[in-house]
Amino acid sequence: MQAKKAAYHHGSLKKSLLAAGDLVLMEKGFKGFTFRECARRAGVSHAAPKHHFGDVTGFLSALAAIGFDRLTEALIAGIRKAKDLDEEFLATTRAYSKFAEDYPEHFRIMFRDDLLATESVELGLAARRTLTELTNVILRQRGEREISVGELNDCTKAEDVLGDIVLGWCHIHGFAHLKLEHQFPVVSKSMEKRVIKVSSARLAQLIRRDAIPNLR
Amino acid sequence: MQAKKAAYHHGSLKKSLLAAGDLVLMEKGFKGFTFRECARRAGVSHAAPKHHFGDVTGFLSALAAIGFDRLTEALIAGIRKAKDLDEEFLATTRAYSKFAEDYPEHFRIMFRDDLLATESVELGLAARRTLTELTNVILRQRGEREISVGELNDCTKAEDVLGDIVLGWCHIHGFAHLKLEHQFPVVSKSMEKRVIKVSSARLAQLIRRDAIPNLR
DNA sequence: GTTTAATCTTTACACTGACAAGATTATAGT
DNA sequence: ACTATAATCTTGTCAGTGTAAAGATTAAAC
Repeated sequence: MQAKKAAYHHGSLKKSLLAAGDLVLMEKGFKGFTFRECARRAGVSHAAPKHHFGDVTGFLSALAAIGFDRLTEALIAGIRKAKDLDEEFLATTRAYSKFAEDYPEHFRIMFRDDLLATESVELGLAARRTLTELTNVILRQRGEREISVGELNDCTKAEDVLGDIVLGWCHIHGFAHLKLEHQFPVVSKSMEKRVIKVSSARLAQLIRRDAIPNLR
Repeated sequence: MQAKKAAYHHGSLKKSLLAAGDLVLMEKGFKGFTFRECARRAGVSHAAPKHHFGDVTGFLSALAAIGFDRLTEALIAGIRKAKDLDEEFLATTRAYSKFAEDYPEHFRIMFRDDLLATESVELGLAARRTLTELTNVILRQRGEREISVGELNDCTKAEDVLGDIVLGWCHIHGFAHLKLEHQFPVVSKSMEKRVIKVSSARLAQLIRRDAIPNLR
């Protein structure tokens, strides 16, 4: 009889709830995502989650943090596969966008300031880890020194460096978001691939300053 | 006695409901936005909206269409104020971003494929009007012929043109979205303004091909 | 002038998040 | 070892939600 007895104290409820929430988010989406449904899947009463996450905002924040962790991993994996700087930028864009496709509901809540507990330190840290990875992609393109998570908030970089970071990130994020929400006019798959390749390559050129002599 | 009697038939309920929904969205946000609350504001029973919008998805779609219309107007107004091509691209970015700030809740639902009725023709048209405006910004930057709303789906443009359109739109949208959801590390207002100016100007340079001789 | 269709209300139901109060068990202090 | 305390989970309750069905009222069509 190794089956768990229905103990009054679950033992690792927080973890179980997160796993349940993760599943619900993927299976039923944001619309079907409810506090009670997650509690049911974890096999506890509907009020149990409150003790661990407070309200639904806190719960979503924890799940969003998981999303950022996964995104960070996906970025690192994508970057690792790239052979040179040229490939790396495109690989980053693709990894970011693929994450949005693989985890659309996570992606949606990750970038919803109004639904999250912005004071959550674990969420903040997870988001900063992702941003650090992206920042370093740009810095490598420019041949500059990479930064660690701790240095992110310092912002001691020059304006044009920050400009490039914003430029690169906006492009990567904007593409992923618009694609996820089906905002692009419908074109063929191959066409789409070529187009994103072109736009990504050109942007990388710009960031690497391969061919921009007269930047004022 | 010109006060409207409580007529059984409202007369222009659809319009009233849209106005109410518009207000609720701005005042209470997405979280406080409910079918019933909008019905209350319009002074009708809670089931009245169903006849005009079906379910909440249809209602949100109509409001999203209003959002796109406003965005289109904001873009046109911003473009009109710009004196040259250099200013125009930055002005477009700013107008787009300002719209997201002014109507954050509209912006959020506008880009939520899962919450909207994608088959809504009025929503599709409104979105295409916005996209046409953005596309023409890029085409002007490149000195190419502008297009009308009807030509959007044709996609007879060359790959590099499409690449530039994607490039520009992703940047503009990504910036607005990330800024709205407070994803950028906190920096000073003036710093932020300079950074976006730099990044925007450089991107415009790229799109105008001012300084990209070796584009393969 | 009658029939028909559209519009709006009433009623009902299953579901939700939050709260409060109670049950159970782990933990800490002595 | 024993008790007090805190943490964890349950039960019950409440107002509020979206959707559906059936009825009331009025506009429109014929």
